[in-house]
Amino acid sequence: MNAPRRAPATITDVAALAEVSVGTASKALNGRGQLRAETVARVLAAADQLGFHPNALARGLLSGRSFTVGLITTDSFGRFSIPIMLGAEDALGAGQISVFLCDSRDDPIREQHYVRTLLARRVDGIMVAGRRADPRPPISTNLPVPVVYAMTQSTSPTDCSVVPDDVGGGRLAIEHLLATGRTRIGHITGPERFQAAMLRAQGARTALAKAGLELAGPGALHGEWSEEWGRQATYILLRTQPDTDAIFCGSDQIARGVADALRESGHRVPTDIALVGFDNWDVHASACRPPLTTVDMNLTELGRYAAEQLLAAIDGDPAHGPHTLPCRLVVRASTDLPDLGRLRTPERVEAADTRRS
Amino acid sequence: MNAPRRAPATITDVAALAEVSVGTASKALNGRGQLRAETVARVLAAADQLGFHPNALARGLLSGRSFTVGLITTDSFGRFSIPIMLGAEDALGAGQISVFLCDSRDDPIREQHYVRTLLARRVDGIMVAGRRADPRPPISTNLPVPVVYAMTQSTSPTDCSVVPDDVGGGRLAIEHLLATGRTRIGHITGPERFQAAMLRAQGARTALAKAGLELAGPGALHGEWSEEWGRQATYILLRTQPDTDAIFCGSDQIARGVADALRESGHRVPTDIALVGFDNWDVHASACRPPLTTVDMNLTELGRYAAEQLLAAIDGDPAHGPHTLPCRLVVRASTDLPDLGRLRTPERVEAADTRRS
DNA sequence: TTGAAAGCGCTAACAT
DNA sequence: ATGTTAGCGCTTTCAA
Repeated sequence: MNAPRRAPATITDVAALAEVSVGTASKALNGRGQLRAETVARVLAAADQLGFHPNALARGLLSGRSFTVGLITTDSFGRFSIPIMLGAEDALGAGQISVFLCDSRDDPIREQHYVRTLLARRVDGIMVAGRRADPRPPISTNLPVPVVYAMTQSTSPTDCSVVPDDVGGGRLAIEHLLATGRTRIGHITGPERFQAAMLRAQGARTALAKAGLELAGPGALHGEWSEEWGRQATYILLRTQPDTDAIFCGSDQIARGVADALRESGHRVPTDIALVGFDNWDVHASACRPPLTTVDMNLTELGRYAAEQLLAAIDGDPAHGPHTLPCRLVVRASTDLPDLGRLRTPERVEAADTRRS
Repeated sequence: MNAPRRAPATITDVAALAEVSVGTASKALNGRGQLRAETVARVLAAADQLGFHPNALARGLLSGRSFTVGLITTDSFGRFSIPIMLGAEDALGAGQISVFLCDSRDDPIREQHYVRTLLARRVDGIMVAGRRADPRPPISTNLPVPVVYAMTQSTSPTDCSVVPDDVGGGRLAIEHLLATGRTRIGHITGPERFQAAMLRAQGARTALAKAGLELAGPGALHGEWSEEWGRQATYILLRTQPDTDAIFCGSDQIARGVADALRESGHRVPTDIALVGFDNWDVHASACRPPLTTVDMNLTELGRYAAEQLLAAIDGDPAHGPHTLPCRLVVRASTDLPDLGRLRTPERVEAADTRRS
């Protein structure tokens, strides 16, 4: 690396080589104004020869737009941020926008630091990606650029945020289990202080109620988001409700623990007990024995959508308030196919549902 | 969101409010030149009142340095990129440098596109983060800015790259098993086409040879990087070498499969057979039954180190060639403590080793 | 101790 | 059809 570092070519260099003025060179390079084709060609050739790329800093200074946005992630590029970032970067990159990466680690001091830095860099907008806990205070009030929250939500009700439809996800899972003939369905999930856990349970209850049913056993079993809890809870559930024929879990990790506990206690999945997870975290859902039917929050799509909202806001058309994006059921071997399954590819059926606000 | 978007305050505004010239304002804000204390205070007050932050674009235009770097990740923020990005962002952020995020998805077209974009934005340097497969072609030759490769390696031998010491990691694992009295040690790992698999096996063999031993059974068992392969290979290994007393695995996923297979075939870990993984991927290593002793590649540290190399290169002090960073053994319940363990905290002993080039 | 002016690279009026 | 000029926001001589 490190060839002798010569300064990048400027438009002045190009103009000189093409023997035109900088104004003419600018027009030729940007296809503006009325120029002789031959002149345009000469300028373009010169630019090419010099490897000219217009200085984005100069452009930004002049236009007042930098074509950059800041992406502040609060959870250190964790499990949830990553697909969101992926989708966001994808959507923004398509719009020729570069993304500044900021990892706030949930530290308000760092966050404020980043906000200041980003504003100094004259970003056109800011995206905040989180981990969908409870609503959080806005990064700042009265910012000169639009802000969109993805997989997290500002307490300020007019802020634009995009979150997955956890209620709908819970409903999807239960509807699938009902469609495959299960009726005694238990629910094992994460701590009650997680909004997501509560919303998913709520969705599950709603779907059951519509069929005149309730959660089997002691109702929703709340514990850690861990395999260990999944195993423990399985024994608790089966003790109270031995005839359980399906378990819906609040995460794939929990579901994996449940699958292990079921296998080790002699229950067959899905023959005896069907199993549905949540997250479609590949490393768990696929490695599970059997592979896990699970709810996918479409996080990449969510990131993309949030980015599009941000672009719209930058273009002067801001959206307000929370937006909810639908989840999707990914059917694998831990549940039977629903009756309509015969009409589809047997290995893998995906059903999209829930509304989009 | 979206308060009426007023343009950010400029230094001209500050100067006007403080009733000085822009030149004076600049000096006051940057602590340069000889100014009356009272003047400085007035300017600072004005800046504060206006919420002034200097326009980084203008600064960059003038100074020729943007205080930004590009981070091109080739594997979509996967398992390995993430901690690397974390460390890199950390080290760079400390140097007041902002990071442009680019996800090339291993697509050379996208990669070239990003390189051009980054150069247009006048980044001060570029970091390429990968997934440590075989060496890859350089992103571009004769770039006007320094480039550092992290967890991936350029085929050009003078390019600066930072990779983990896979050989040393394999050695660490075996030395730990030997120290705990194991001698019939098998090795189950990933495909032979992965350099990492070969290097780790090589390290293992070296450490064994030093003790006059060899890998137990048919030698290194190569297969997929999956739990499934771990389970299969366990049965293969135990059939050929029933008295195996330890298994070193090329990844935590494989090790987890091994742990399951051992438990299900009635072998106790670590009493009968000790188990060491590789990666310290928390979601596997901790969830494993029992929790997994494993080799940590210190990827965050690696990212940080690579970023420091990049900063040095930007400051005119470039390093060349490959740099190897040591791995670290994290001891958990799947192995016994070595004899010196009595001297340390019993729950968790960490040993650092292997050289640093 | 402060101010005036030039210029970083680029674009967009305005001249020619 | 092309050239000239002003200016985006800032720093840095140089002059006062």
